[in-house]
Amino acid sequence: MSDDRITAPPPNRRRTYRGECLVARRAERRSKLLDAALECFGTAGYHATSVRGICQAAGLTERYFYESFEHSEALLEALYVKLSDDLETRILSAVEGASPDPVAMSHAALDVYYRHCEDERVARVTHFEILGVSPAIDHCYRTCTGRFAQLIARVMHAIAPAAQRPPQQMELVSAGMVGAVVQITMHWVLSGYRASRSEVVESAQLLFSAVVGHWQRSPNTGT
Amino acid sequence: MSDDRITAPPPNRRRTYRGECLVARRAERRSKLLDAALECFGTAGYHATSVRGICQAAGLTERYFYESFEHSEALLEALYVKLSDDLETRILSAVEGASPDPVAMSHAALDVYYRHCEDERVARVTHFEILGVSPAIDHCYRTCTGRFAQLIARVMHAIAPAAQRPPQQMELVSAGMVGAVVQITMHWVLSGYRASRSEVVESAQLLFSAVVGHWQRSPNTGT
DNA sequence: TGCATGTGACATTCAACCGTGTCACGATTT
DNA sequence: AAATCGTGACACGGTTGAATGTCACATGCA
Repeated sequence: MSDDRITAPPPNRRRTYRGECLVARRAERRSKLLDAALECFGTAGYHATSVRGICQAAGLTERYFYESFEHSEALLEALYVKLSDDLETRILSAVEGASPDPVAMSHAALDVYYRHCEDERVARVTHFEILGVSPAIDHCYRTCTGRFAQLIARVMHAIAPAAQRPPQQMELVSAGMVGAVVQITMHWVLSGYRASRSEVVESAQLLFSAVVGHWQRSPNTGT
Repeated sequence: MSDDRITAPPPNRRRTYRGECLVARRAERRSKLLDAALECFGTAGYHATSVRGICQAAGLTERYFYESFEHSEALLEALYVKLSDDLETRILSAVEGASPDPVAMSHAALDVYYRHCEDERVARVTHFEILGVSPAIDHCYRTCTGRFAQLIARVMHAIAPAAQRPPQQMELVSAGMVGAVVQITMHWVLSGYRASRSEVVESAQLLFSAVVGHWQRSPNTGT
């Protein structure tokens, strides 16, 4: 999946240069490239950014771009995966840290998520730039959003186990919840962050509570 | 907003050619370009499509592309606006035609929407390709989704007028509902339309009913 | 029929960008 | 000190695509 080039380090990986060995220098350069990508992709946009632009922003030359990534798209994917993974781990730890109450837990998760998205560059990369790039990137996107949908489905099920639904519907409704959360982000970003984060969190949580309440209340109505 | 070139028709607009006058021929060519755009943008994707590709698919030469559109982006925008407008009018007439019951009305609207999205090309253009293209297109997207959100907000308000909420929250929750509906579409499309349309409609409607029910039940809780 | 205009096929110009290569200089090892 | 390796700056060829231009032929009009 990932097109990173962690391959074939020419002979002497232990040789130090300016105090750092080869792998450390590489890792540092790769990190600089990811930072530059966040900046460029997140402001100018992916399609308006060239490899040269990334390198300039990173303070590196093109050679070191191709040292770490095969092409622009691989860098985008690596950045997206990194941002998503960071978010997921932070959400999980926030949920664990919250009091074992459905509302508190979902509130903690949503708060982490929208705090994450308060960095416009992050929000833009993970919600705008990532779409419509290529089938490979689409697949990556689907995988990541799917993970969040499954997380929601699990939480829903834990909260309202009585309200069993056909898996098809569970899947669609979870996808819908992810979409709601995501769309609220987009609206928030495109409005120039007019609302406060707590307002946004509250609105998203309203949707969660509504669906959970609805499922707890109404009987299982069908295939 | 629209970059269409409906300007400066050289002298003789009445002269006929192959049975059609200038304006008719232009309109026909423009229509062919929009059809070709739907096909190309909706399958290969916007960024993988060149002006030449569009023209080839339309059976026209580049000259006639620039007769109707300033650049590729203008064509994308025109296509998107056309698809959105068509959808909106069809939704409105379906809602008018339905029995004056909240459930029936939202069901009619959702059915029309998902029928619209059964054409994968339409779904891709309006949900994937349109994002992350440029600030101008982002603005257009925001405007269109905003119109649907307002529609939802109006319906919600009509159904549950008692549950007045701060407008900020109304706006965000409506955006969330749009996002849920949209994400369900994408999930549906990317799964190869595994679920039937009625299942999809039912899942989306569950979210609507949940939110309406929640608002009718719970007091107004906040700023 | 003769002339102006519409059309189609294709060439041309121009710019951007990718990916690689070159070369001089700085750092490190022996 | 000499040899080797890492680095930075920049040049080069190749490709792609946008936008415009050219020219022969088809069509409508007087």
